Amino acid sequence: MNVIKQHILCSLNNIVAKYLQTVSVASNSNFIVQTPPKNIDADFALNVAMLISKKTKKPPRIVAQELANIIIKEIPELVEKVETSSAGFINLCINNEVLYKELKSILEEKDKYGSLSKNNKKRIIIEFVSANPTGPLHVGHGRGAAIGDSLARILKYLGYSVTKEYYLNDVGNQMFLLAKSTEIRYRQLKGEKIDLPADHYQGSYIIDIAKRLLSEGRSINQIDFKHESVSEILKAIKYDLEKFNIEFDNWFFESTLTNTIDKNGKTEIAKISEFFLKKGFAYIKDDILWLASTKFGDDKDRALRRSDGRYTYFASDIAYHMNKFKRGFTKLINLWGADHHGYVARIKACVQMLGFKKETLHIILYQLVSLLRNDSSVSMSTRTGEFITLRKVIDEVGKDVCRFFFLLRSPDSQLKFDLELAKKQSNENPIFYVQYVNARCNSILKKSTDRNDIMIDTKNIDFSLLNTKEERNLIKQLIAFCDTLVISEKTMSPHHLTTYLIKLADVYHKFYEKCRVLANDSNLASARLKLIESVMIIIKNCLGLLGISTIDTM
RNA sequence: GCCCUGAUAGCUCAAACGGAUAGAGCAGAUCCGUCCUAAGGAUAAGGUUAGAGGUUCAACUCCUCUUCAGGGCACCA
Repeated sequence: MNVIKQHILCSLNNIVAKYLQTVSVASNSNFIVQTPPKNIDADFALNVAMLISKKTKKPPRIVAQELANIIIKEIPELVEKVETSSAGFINLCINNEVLYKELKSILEEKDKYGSLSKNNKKRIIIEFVSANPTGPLHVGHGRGAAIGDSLARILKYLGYSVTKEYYLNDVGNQMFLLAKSTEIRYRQLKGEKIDLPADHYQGSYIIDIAKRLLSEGRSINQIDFKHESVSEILKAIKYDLEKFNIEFDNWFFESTLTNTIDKNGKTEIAKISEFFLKKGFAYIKDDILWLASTKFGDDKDRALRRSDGRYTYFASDIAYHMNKFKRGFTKLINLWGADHHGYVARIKACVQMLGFKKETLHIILYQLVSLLRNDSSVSMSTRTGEFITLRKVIDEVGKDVCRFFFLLRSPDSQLKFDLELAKKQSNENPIFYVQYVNARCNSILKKSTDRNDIMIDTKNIDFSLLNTKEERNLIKQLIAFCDTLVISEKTMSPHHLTTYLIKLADVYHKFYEKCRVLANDSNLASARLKLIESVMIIIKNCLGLLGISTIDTM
């Protein structure tokens, strides 16, 4: 949260507590500091009077007025003017000096502004993408990738220790199918007359792998089709993610759970199953080991071990989550596509069975992406292998535009991604509206070097010259960056930052129109250049958290 | 049938914790060019927040029901 708001909240808490004592009422209320609507000429608004009026047995208007009188007396260094509305809102005008002081902080702290020092209390692991290594990443994965990566950046910026992890399902039936698919393609290339069954992987990338294997001239029984296919596909996935500016701290292979055994010859999965059985969270029926997940809110009980003795994927997923806890993480964040929502209840049930609070696991579901080209939808069918890969989209519209589009909307809403719109380098494309700010700033900065009367040292700058409405709004918007970070964390969504940037651009362009930066007056020009500098700092920080680079010229 | 998400301006979408007259962008209208990038700005116009109830001083926000849309309901992963 920005320091000014924090300061107000803190002072107000004291003032309200004292006030309630004078009217002999104990306890406190959770009031908020918010931005008043446009038509009201104030910087911050308080709803506290409405909340405590019942306790004080006075109408909100009166309470507001009484509090307002105290505020102006108690914190004049912060608040310049207080007004109350008939409904009971208290509207505060902030002393300009406070704003200038904050502006100086931006200039001093630069890429640290708004960040918090490292706090090791919460160790977060954020798991995202985790697409099966059976084919290339598609646009849907791209959305999860962008959201997960940005969120990780934001949380890191806010001082948390964050680990980004990709969970790889490299065992099971799908791996068998993948290996088989490559093998069949290989045999086909060799001239054998066999068909690829419909439930096998149909994508052309399989043929490419088979072609490579063939060109290497090894005989068929020398080839480990599974290993060859997975490693090749994995290489492609890593390449795509790198292109998308995403780097994982850790790649976790499911096989480490199924293959690692202790001295008694037991896997982690088996041990957890036994633990559940002992605890009464699991039971055997018809030779199947069932998890009684209904005990913790799931719709039905789930199979952990099949009648043939093999464990299910779900069982290893439980072991995987346990493994995260064992590694010392205290907060687990998972990003899942909305098609996995049915999974939420059962995995949360497991977390509780393992002895952790269900809140320690936070699952973010993001809705699906539909790709458009000129308003008509681009078909995406995974079965036939004809889907739009993430790489194609990145190549077509660029990494930055792609990330911005994915981060423009809340994960809850379905995303319509229009390829043609994203490609347009015009005002129709919101990212350029934002990038244009930086370009304009940059251009002014360059031009300013022609002048020798500009003061560089912040100490010599007279910030009080920044006193127009436009300049004040711009400074306020810059400071609001801190609030946006807090909201993004609270709601676990980076899209607030894109919205913030668009608003910042709006305020900036208005300022640009009204205030000539390189004014004749040296003092004014120097002060405004400092303002420009801080705009560039904030934009860079903000875009950085979204994983997007700034553009200096358009 | 059950479960999860949505439904906000013509279109794409915002609006953390319930707060004042629900905001942007695009499209459409009218205007702004000696001067830091017009990929900009200004002025209007555009809304019964899907519908109906309820809780509250206050509801896009919380609760109930209905309608519509997307998705999910395996001894798959």
